Amino acid sequence: MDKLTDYKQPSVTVDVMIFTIINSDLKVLLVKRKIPPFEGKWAIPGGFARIDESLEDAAQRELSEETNVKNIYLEQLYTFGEVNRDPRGRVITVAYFALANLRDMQIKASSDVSEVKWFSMYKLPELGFDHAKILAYALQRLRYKLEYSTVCFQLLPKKFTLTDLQAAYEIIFNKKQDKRNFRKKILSLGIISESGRTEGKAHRPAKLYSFTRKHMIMENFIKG
Amino acid sequence: MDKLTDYKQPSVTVDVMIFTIINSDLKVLLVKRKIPPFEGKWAIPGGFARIDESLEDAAQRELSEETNVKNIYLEQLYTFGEVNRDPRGRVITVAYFALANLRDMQIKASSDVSEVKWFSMYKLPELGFDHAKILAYALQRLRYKLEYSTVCFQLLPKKFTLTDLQAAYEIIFNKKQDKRNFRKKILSLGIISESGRTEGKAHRPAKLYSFTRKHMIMENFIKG
DNA sequence: ACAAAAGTGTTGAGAGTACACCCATGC
DNA sequence: GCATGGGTGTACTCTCAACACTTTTGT
Repeated sequence: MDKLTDYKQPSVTVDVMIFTIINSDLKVLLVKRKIPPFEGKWAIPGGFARIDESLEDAAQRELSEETNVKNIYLEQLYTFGEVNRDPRGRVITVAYFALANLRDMQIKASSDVSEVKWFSMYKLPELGFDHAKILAYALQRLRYKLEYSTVCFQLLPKKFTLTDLQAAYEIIFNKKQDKRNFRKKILSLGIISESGRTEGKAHRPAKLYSFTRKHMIMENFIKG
Repeated sequence: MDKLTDYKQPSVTVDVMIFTIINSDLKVLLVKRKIPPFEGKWAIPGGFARIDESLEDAAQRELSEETNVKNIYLEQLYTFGEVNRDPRGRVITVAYFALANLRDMQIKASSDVSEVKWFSMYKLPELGFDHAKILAYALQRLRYKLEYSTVCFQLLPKKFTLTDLQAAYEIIFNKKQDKRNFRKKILSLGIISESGRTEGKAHRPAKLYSFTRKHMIMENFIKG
């Protein structure tokens, strides 16, 4: 077990799920494959990990190749290591997920895919590989994280109204929240502060808020 | 990016941390390396993932090779993918952790290690690779899991007293608990039931409990 | 009878939940 | 002045934390 060449090695890919909210719906970015296997099927964007870059870097690279988004909140989800996941051979996939707000994103299709498109997490197309399972797991984890952390702000622009924030939670959990209780709780956390007002709508203008700096820096025990 | 041979591939190992409680202390099983790199240094047991077995199977195999323990609660912790983790070359490590009670375990040293030994998590030796970081992360995750799940029973024999259970929590969190509150909370969860009494001690005998069957089957969303 | 661990309830504080109306603006 | 979404408070319930003495056994 001590020489790197003693055994035939599995291949390693990274897949990156990018979530965002568009039109009051939780969306994930998928690509249409141009080459076998699963040619013409939709799949999670990803690619092989290179030998000279960390997994996190590989994930950031894949993300930026597909979307131009850089330095986004990126979390390792799980490593999928079943034997028959990929018809080409033994492939281990390290799955990452990212949260983004649409304003930052300019989507482009890379050379290996014919199309890039946002899909509702609640209306997914038929997917290649075991990607349906990976997405289901990611949704579970996303919900779980939102219960005990503040990652939600990644889905919103820098300044947002409390109604926007509540809508984001409702979309992800697919469940209505009480307006007064939601506001009471969020404000009591002390993680957002006022920064202006909306304008130009045919109703009372809303206060704008932004997350305070220290809460934008995600704790990441692993890094370094 | 679509041929498995397009890029030079990183190697993949699985490392398995086995935790248990011995003498009122949280212990982890480490091995002393017999060959470079880090010859003579202590490290987390592990080895290369074979091409014909899943990562979970590889972890179970490594675990059983070192300890004879089979079919234990095994959870994927994290995948460590930095570039310079291993002086031999590019190695990605998928870390797993397991909880065990000592009665099940017969430790043996495999051919690649000169010694196998339990270490207190609070008094670790100098470790090879980035294994100190991996252990620190595992401890954090172990504590975290115990707050919202019932994995703790894996550290105990089938029948145990509430005092035993409380002691396990106190050791892992390194913090005293209130006896009445602890019992109230555990019993209210409805996950354990009485099954006998202790005997032969010079004090009042304690009730024995065991976890109910459905709570011994860990939910594992990923499998399958 | 005494040493040693087992077992047992109450109270107060804080968090979560349910619930309905007035406010500010644009048109 | 009316339509639209923004904004606000109270009462009840439940959970969590603090806290000390009695019981049962072996020796």
